[in-house]
Amino acid sequence: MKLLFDHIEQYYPLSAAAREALAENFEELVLAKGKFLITEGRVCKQLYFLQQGALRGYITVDGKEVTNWFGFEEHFITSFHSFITQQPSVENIQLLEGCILWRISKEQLTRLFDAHHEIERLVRIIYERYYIRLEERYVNAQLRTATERYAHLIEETPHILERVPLGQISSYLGISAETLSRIRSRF
Amino acid sequence: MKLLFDHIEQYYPLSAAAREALAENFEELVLAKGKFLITEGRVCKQLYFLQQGALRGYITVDGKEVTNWFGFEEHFITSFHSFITQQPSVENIQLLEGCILWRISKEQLTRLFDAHHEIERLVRIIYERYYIRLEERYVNAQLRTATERYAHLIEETPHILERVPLGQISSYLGISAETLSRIRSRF
DNA sequence: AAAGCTTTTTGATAATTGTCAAAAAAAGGG
DNA sequence: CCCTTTTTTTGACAATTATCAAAAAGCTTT
Repeated sequence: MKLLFDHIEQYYPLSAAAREALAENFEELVLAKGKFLITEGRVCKQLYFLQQGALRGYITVDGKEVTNWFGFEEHFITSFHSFITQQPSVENIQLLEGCILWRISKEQLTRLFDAHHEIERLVRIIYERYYIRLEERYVNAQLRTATERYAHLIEETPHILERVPLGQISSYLGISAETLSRIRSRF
Repeated sequence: MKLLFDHIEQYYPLSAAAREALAENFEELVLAKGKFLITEGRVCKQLYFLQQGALRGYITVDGKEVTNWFGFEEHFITSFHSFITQQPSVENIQLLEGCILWRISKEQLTRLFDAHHEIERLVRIIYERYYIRLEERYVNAQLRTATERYAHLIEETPHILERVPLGQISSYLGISAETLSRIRSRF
């Protein structure tokens, strides 16, 4: 739980009262590799903070899995579309390793927004940051070649190769497994 | 200004007091085609609401302009990265037509957040919605072929062809102008 | 260590898209 | 309305990536 508050601190420093309220509403969760936080068709009612481990979000297209993102330690995780709209998720979130997580439900979070303006501010700021990160990823995907995107991913997430199978990395990069293999073979 | 409040209403209904506070802080702005809301290198201090007209955001890469987004009536517009971080913008926002806009500065908005919890909530909700829209665009860009992306754009924004030159549309789609021309020639 | 399964690599070929150059079409200015 | 400039289209060719098929390498389980 300390890690969660350290992480939050980076965005917006909360008062002791707000921290306490959060602490009362977050629940620890330990899950094994391969488990799912959310599967498509179900409504995602939880926001997660990933304390330790790795996971990925993917969608199913023509029977194939397309990985949209990877999540590693110290990030907030959810199926954002489903969590925000409370409509069935199109996305699956699967653990790539055993994970330690903290979770809070949308109802609890909404109550905290009413009770503590500063918690809503914190979340507003987190959305701002997540928005511009997504924007960067979007520009990166559109502008760079597959080779550059791969190099960028390795640079940004050096240990990803040890934690994620190549087939998932290739679908994240928007290329076939064969193409990724060939890119890697010529460094 | 009515349009602005109608738009806001879709996200979160404000009290009369909050609406009044917003009305006092938004300023009308009428600009001619070709003008810029923000140019790269400058810090973006304003959030805009586009009441009428069309504009685009683009970055410069190797001397070429790459259009990242188009903005049409009834959307909030800014160089989000710069507005959020208050660092120099990498993005240019240029008017494709004469526009009617409303603007509010980051300082004013921040003051309103302190004074009216519900205004911060409104903005939090707007960020949520903008986040998932960006997510959709990202998945769309990664998953669809250029032809499908073009068809999708036309379907989503039918009048775009009359309002935006093809060269800008092609760079938005992440393809060359020649490729777009060939896609269009075979419907 | 062998068998069975999954993941990754390699080869051959096809489809898609980019680049360069030039022509055609459209838009803008006097 | 003509001239200039910009935008769009067309052609030829090269580069990139996808697809299909099969081999190789890596894991797991027995």
